[in-house]
Amino acid sequence: MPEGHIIHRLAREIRSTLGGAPVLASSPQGRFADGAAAIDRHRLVRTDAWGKYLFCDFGTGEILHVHLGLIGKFRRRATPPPDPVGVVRLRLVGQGTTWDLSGPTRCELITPEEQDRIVAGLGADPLRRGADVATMRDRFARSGRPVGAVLLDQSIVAGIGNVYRAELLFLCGIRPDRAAASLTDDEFDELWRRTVELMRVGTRLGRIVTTEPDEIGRSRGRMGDEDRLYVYHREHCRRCGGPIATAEIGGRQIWYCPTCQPATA
DNA sequence: CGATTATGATTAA
DNA sequence: TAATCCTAATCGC
Repeated sequence: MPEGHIIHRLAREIRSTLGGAPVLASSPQGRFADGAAAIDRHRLVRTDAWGKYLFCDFGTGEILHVHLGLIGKFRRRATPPPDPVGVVRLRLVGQGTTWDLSGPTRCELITPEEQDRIVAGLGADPLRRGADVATMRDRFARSGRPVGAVLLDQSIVAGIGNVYRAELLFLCGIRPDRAAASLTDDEFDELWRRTVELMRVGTRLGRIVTTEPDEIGRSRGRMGDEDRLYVYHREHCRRCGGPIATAEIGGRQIWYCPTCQPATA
């Protein structure tokens, strides 16, 4: 289940594993049969990730646009691939690697102009160089909404999802219901800095890890699933052990620590 | 075996 | 806000 780090990771992995030779494309499920046929036997020219949106250019004039949504997955297989497991919307068979796409909220061929329109509607992407942080700061300052809602608004900052927003606000000691406009410059700067830092870590690891190994008392070994996060979907705070509170903000459930995230700035 | 849930977003109301 | 879409794992009966 994907936030921006997974999409950026996929863009790189798909490019490095499929780039070069012609790709065999099919739609085992059948729902993307025409699109797959249009891609079939073409070479992958480039991939690009903007927030949670993935674009793959097969040099056909149209761009493959994939949005995984809440439940979509790209599963990596060896080539030749085994029979599809479950419902596979799109299968891309490369020389040594096959990618199976299931459950996307979007899988379509679009024009370059349509891609431009999607990208133009997205806010600063912490995983892209040259992200427009000044505009993002300005949108925060002008917003009348809680910071927890603004962090999920992809037109303001692109790529953060429900886990990162909860963990980032925890790390910054900010309650999710604070008005975005009430953040000081220093608070905003720290929020952005941590966002870039953590999402880069997530891209490298392929999963979201926000805790410091030192803090949880293990300096070696693979981190257990329960140790990766401070507050998200937890009952007790990973840092202080106190009870975690929940609220609905920005249309989604959020978890926060009333102790580590004080009510006032 | 049905209900529930999940790191998301769009459309309708 | 609520309904809707997409899939698979997990949970309760």
